[in-house]
Amino acid sequence: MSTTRLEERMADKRERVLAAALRLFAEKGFDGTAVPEIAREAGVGAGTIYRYFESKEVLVNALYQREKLAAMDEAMKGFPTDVPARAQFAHLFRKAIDYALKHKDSVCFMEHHHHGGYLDAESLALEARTMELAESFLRVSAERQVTKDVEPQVIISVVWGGVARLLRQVWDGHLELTEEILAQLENVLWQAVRV
Amino acid sequence: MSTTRLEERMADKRERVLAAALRLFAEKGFDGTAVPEIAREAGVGAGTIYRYFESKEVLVNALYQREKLAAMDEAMKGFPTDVPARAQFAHLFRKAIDYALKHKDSVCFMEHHHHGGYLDAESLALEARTMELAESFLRVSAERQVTKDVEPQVIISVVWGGVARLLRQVWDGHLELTEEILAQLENVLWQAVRV
DNA sequence: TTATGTGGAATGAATGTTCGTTCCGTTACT
DNA sequence: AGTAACGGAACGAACATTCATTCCACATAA
Repeated sequence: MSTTRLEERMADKRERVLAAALRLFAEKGFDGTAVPEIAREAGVGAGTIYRYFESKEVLVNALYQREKLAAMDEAMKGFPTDVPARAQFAHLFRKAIDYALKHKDSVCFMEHHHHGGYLDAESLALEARTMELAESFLRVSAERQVTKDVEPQVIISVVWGGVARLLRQVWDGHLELTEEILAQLENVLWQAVRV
Repeated sequence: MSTTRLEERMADKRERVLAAALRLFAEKGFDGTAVPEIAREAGVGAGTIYRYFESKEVLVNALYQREKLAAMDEAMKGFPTDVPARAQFAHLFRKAIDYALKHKDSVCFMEHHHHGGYLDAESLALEARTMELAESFLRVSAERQVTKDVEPQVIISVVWGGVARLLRQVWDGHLELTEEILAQLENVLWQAVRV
């Protein structure tokens, strides 16, 4: 075996710090969360965090990139190419909802922190790369006349903006998420997207 | 006259504090903004703020309610009742965009602070009242078969979520706002809303 | 097997800084 | 002159970060 017991223990500790930071940043934001609070939530000493991340800002960027990449991975996985466009849309929509419900803290964190002034160049570049990917996909769809021939950013804003806002209503306790509401949202968004 | 020169000066000072807080909260969030920083931006002493607001939390709630009420006022003003539904939608859409562009800080602030744990009961009640108003309007529209017969919250999430997200792309410098893009967004959203 | 030495991980009290808030001498108005 | 607003120094609390120390897994020796 290539990983010693010590290396495992350290990897686990690093993971606990990231998990604790994700939970707290999602709930209270970056500036609203104290480093010693993250340490307490992770069950480690305050100083230990600095063995793994040289500053709070490095920590939040590591977390942002990790969560963003995980979400992108999940979005790509198992995309059906040989079904009608409507079914592809349904697949992506349901996948996104499933992921958001299963990774609420991750989605809250990434939504909250979209505006933060503490993201470094690498995090911002990753963000840009995600957008470019979605844009080029939509450009192809528009050429095939399955989605409206408008700027991809318009479609992306409406679809993910609508999903994110509805989820926020749910998570704030202002709306109960039923299958009927999901079906309504999926249909409304498809009407927005289709030619 | 009922207002003395002193009262005018004080009202102006209060206003300067609110304006400075709005600019800074919009840019850096509540926890990311220090009270002495607000004082400097407003051109007043740090202590002076506490003559007008008993705490930072009281200040942010006063600001939130002021901006929310101003936006609601603007939304209601001059709504055309005797034109087709499509024209009513266009009116609301253009009004919202105009308002957002003219009051960027206000919109950023309210978007940022939707999740904050520092809003008091009154602020949250105002938020709820806004939603109820929009919901009842959409219920009537659905009955008249001009908008889709789905939960109003679904429509609201898609429309305002889409607008807010596109504006963020613009304000983050990732998109230039042209009349063409606005027309595309208006059309896409109308397709989502209409029966 | 047991005892012991050792390097690096882990710690949490200590540090300097910055925060929200208060206090008080000064200024400005009546 | 008297009253109230004002600015900004001052305060304790809380912050991000550091560092002297402790702890522990493992290697070596008996």
